[in-house]
Amino acid sequence: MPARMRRNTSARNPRLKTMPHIAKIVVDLPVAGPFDYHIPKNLQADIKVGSRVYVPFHTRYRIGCVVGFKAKSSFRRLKPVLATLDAQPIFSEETMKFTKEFAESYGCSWGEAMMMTLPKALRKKKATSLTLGGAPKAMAQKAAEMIFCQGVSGEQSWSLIIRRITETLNNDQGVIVLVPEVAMMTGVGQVLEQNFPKAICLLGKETSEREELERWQLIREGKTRLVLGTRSAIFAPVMNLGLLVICEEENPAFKQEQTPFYHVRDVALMRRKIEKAAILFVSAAPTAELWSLLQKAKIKAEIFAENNLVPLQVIDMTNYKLREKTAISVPLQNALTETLVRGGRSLLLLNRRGFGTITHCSNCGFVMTCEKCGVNLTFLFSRKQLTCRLCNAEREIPSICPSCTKSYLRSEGVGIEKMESELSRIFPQAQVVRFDRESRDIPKQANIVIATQAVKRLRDQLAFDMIGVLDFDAQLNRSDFRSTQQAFSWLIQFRQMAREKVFVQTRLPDNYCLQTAIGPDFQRFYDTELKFRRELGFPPFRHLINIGVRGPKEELVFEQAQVLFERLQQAKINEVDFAEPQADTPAKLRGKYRFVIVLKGKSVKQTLRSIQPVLSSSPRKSGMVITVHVDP
DNA sequence: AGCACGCCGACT
DNA sequence: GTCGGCGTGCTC
Repeated sequence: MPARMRRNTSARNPRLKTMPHIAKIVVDLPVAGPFDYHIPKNLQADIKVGSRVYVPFHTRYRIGCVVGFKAKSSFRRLKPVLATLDAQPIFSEETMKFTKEFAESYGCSWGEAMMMTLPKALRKKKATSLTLGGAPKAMAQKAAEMIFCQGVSGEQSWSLIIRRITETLNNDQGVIVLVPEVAMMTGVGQVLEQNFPKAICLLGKETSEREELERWQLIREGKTRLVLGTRSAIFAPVMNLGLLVICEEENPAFKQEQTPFYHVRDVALMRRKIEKAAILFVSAAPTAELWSLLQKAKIKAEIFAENNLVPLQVIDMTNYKLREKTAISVPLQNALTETLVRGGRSLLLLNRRGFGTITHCSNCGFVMTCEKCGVNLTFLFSRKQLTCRLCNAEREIPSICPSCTKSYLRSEGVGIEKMESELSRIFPQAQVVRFDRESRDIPKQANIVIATQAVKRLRDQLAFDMIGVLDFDAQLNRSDFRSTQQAFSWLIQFRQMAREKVFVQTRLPDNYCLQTAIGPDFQRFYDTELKFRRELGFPPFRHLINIGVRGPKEELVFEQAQVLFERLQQAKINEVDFAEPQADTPAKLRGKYRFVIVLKGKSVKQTLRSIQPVLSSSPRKSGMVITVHVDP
């Protein structure tokens, strides 16, 4: 046998697994790996795949994770592993597989993905003494089904959720329940605590790093098998995962808006594939992406509470001559009066905070804008201040125009503060209150509540006799391919908050979103929506990958984007469409100008694989940040 | 990401 | 001459 072949066979020799000399290690940096390290004799017995280790890296020391072993490295001089940090491998085999899949699907490094599953304390050089149980018991594996439960907080939905959790726990498997926001954890937590008093562990409300670590350890050691949390709880190291419950699947909060920009639904699907866990999606009106899975018969549907929705009345605003387009139409005013007379409570929705949305000089036309984001500042009457809706920066309102100094500044455009005062004028006998993201609750004596979408927080706590949507078109017209589905979902959700009727003011009464919401005809809405998505090449049919470039100097950012674009063109990537760099929305945020190159491809992984060499080989000017955003 | 190396301008 | 600005490249 030739020597070369003999070496090959010996490299595959399983005995080497017990006597490794070189470890393949990934680190928490946006760099491709793994990196080869020499294993000193004293660590050879200890070090395993999945071990968290301390290694010298470049000029510093870092935390890494062992992802494999090899007998020979092409690097001449290897640095040594300095220490293993835990008594046992901290990453389970499943976590390693799942994070690899995550990294390939979102364009981050394997190391970065792995570190995301750790509490903050363990991303640093902190040793633990984990006492993991033996290998997880092999058990009769149920098919990892996916169930869609339509209906939100109804009795039937809850009994289904509780039943599935009970079955899973009885089967000695773990459960993760995900809610979109912290505000929802209290209510859901109470129900779960009543039913599973000992088992539960809450994530996302930790007060300290220490507490976060303690809870994480309880889960990792298998002492807690039921986890409730927000978005990042999808990474909880639940042992022998049997069920994932995703409440309010359509909520945009399930999408992380910072790199690595993951969506909980898609991460859950990855874990399902690898850990063979069932998924239960709960939603009144899900995303089109989920409905599409439902159509492919990949998901079993349980439809509850669809037929007891209150009537929806569309008010065609083109029939009314109004000074302000968000003002209240005659039918809506009548309905408000009627509800008021009967002592009922109404909710009006207007998704704009503050008093005025534009503050300008009537003499020279100067408009107050945020220097860091470039958008008009919103005037908050309650604080007598201007605020930026994007970066929340606040500033005083100048007494005279800073540009021409000849006139005062005036605020125009309607926000809920303005509506509040207008409503008090129209209904002097009513108690009018306002609700936005800064509000806590609604006073008992309120007759009319004027609110932004933040009022959805209170959905489980209170109902209104009548609900009026003032600016439906603003929601429908957002330049985002998901805006129609979001508008549809909102209408369904708000109807669940109403006891008698929902009114929608619009200038687009024939839009399919409204027309199908009246029924409601879910099938027809999603059929139409998915037809458009297919025609326009949007998810779930094709996938978008945004390459974002941002930096402090507009010309330089554009130049950088142009360079990237040209290099992508030269790379001649098959089956991927891309357009020239364009201004991102917003074009400027927190002092950084933003451009984006939008790519469209059939396969995310394949597209990422083709663009990554281009990105890493392109010169990056200083101060420039380049991000990859899958399915924005 | 984060750091060192290196190549050009303003200064003792 | 040399101190230091940032553009460039590398991390086993």
